[in-house]
Amino acid sequence: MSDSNHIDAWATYFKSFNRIHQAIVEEIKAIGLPPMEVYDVLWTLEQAPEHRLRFADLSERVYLDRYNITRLADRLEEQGLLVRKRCPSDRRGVWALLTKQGLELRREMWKSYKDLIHKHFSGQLTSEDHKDLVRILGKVWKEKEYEKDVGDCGGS
Amino acid sequence: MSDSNHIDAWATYFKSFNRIHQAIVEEIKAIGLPPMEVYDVLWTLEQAPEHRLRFADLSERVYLDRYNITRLADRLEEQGLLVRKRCPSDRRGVWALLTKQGLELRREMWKSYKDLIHKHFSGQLTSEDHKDLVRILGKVWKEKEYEKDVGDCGGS
DNA sequence: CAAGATTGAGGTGTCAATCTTG
DNA sequence: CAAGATTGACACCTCAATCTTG
Repeated sequence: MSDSNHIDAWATYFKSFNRIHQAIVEEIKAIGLPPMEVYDVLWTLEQAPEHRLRFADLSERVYLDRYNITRLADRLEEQGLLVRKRCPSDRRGVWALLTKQGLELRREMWKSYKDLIHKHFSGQLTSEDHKDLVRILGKVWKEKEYEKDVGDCGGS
Repeated sequence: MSDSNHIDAWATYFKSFNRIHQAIVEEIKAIGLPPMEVYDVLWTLEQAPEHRLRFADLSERVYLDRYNITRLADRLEEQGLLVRKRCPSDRRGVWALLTKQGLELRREMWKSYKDLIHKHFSGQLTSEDHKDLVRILGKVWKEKEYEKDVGDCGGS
């Protein structure tokens, strides 16, 4: 196959993602929910053992712009969605600890998010399509495995 | 199939895109090339008839954040990559007109971009994968058709 | 008044420099 | 000195006015 097919695949991947992402973000804003970055952080913390991660680990796992998680955490802490706590055994590290409020907001957000995902993406595909997508995209990217137990203070 | 497959497909799509995008952006920065937003604008103009578009049309076609194309255009104009020109027959509109310098930069950028796309994406897929991707993603998103000839001053 | 583009104010992202702890 | 996080300065994005032209 010629080289142009490679480029077509990328172009389709790139353009489709951006358009779908734009559409979802727009609706999220219209509903009045916090943006995806917030969801990303809350969900990442919720999945972590004891709902907490050190900032270094958190920024590694987040799927959006990860530079300077400090600023984003400031805002989330102001809103009561997480709290900071110095790590007792290594006082250089700081935990971001999900609050009950943060957990509830994440669940609330999901109710809308899942509908939007279905509306703009999954709903237009068959089960075969879903499987094929996961198989193909799995070739270019594999989710990193994180240890579920990060011990007292984690460690990246 | 259970609902979780729909979500898996989205999660894979979302995460893979962000990771690949991050990786490419990182390398682009390391090389010292302008970011993708710039490429996007230059390429969009290059494809347009006479290498020019009104700002309203340009912002519609661009595949990244499109709010306030004015600011981005300011920077590109400072760098000599495009020039502004009032549209003679409708003086409300303004053309963004690609310069020779802008065209050359776009071509120069492509030399690196295509290698990065191959390295982080296309190169790890078969021709079948490419075809399947285009077919599947085509279901959730179709490229808008723009008239090639936008007349004297275009019109969105 | 509506459409097209710009401006100003404020929010957010980014990088380098800094502070603290190991 | 190295690792983890924060801060300050600056670039950039976003939204609501604003200005101009039809």
